[in-house]
Amino acid sequence: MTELTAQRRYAEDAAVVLSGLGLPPAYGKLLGWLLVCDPPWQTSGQLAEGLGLSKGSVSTGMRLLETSGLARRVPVPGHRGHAYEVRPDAIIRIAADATKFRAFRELMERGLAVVGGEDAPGTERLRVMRDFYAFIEREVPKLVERFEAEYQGKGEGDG
Amino acid sequence: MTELTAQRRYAEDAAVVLSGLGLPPAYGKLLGWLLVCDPPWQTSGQLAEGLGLSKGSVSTGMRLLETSGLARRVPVPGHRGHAYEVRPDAIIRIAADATKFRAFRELMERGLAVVGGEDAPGTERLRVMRDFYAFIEREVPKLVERFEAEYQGKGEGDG
DNA sequence: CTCTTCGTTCAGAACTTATTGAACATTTGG
DNA sequence: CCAAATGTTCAATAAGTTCTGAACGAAGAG
Repeated sequence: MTELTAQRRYAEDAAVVLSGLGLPPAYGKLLGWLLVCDPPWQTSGQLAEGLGLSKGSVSTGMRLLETSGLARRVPVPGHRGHAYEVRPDAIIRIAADATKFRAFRELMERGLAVVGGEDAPGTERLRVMRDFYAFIEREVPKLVERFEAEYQGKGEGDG
Repeated sequence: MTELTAQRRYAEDAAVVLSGLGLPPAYGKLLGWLLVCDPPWQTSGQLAEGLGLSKGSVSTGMRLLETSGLARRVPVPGHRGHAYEVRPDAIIRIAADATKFRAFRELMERGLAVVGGEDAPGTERLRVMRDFYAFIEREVPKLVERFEAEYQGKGEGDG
């Protein structure tokens, strides 16, 4: 029971970190495992067995990872179904998505409307936040582009 | 029962958005209310009554908002205890804290160790993520500084 | 066309987390 | 000091979420 492989332990640790963001543990376990497994692609059966999860949990969790752009399906030659792997550009896709910030900026804009508009007294807290989120929303895509550009310059390897 | 003030409705909406980040609803309600209430400072009693929360929930929730740097206590002249208000620079404090990214970068570094180091085959997924988080960790504080600089130039008002 | 394998769905069980409310502590005015 | 008001803590409860497992569906091999 305490005999877990290093990969399995890593998956559990990843689950803890991801849970901190409000994501389901199974999601974090799957992602962690897929980050360190060998080979880098795994079938549902391998994931279920390796992580001690039910087929159902793997199915649900992997769909979540797929729709959020972190994993993708890859065909497996001598195998009935498919396998999953982490997308090499996963993090870029996630980071460049400014939707999260838009939700906040809109919340602040609605707040300003509630308190009686831009020029109502005592609205600094809302204006600062609104302006900050607008700034972030604008700048984050640029930041990601800069990373990509700099990273090309260095060495992009396999995958 | 469906007769909620605009402020109260806003608090509920804020709770929905913040819940999406994995935070407790009460936390989001308190923050939303404090963003639009008049006056901008509120006692525990006012918060409890205004939001329909117990004293306990207000106490726990406000401590969380305090420790995360979003709210602070302010003295109230003709009143026994204290009141709370949103810090005008709240969002800056939160954003400039690069701790969240460090947790991820460290997770990726541990992953590289698990798979056998930097140069092991099939580790691009981990290296890209590690480098990306390191980049973000480095650049986000700069970004926040730029915002502050530009914002000074414009007009900072009350608060 | 049938059989087998693999994947998905979903109702219910198991678990986790948030909230309450009452007891306890703290502060301040008298 | 005492009394009154306010704030905090925490065990129990309520609410919500995740996970499982069995039934169902799909797709390829023979």
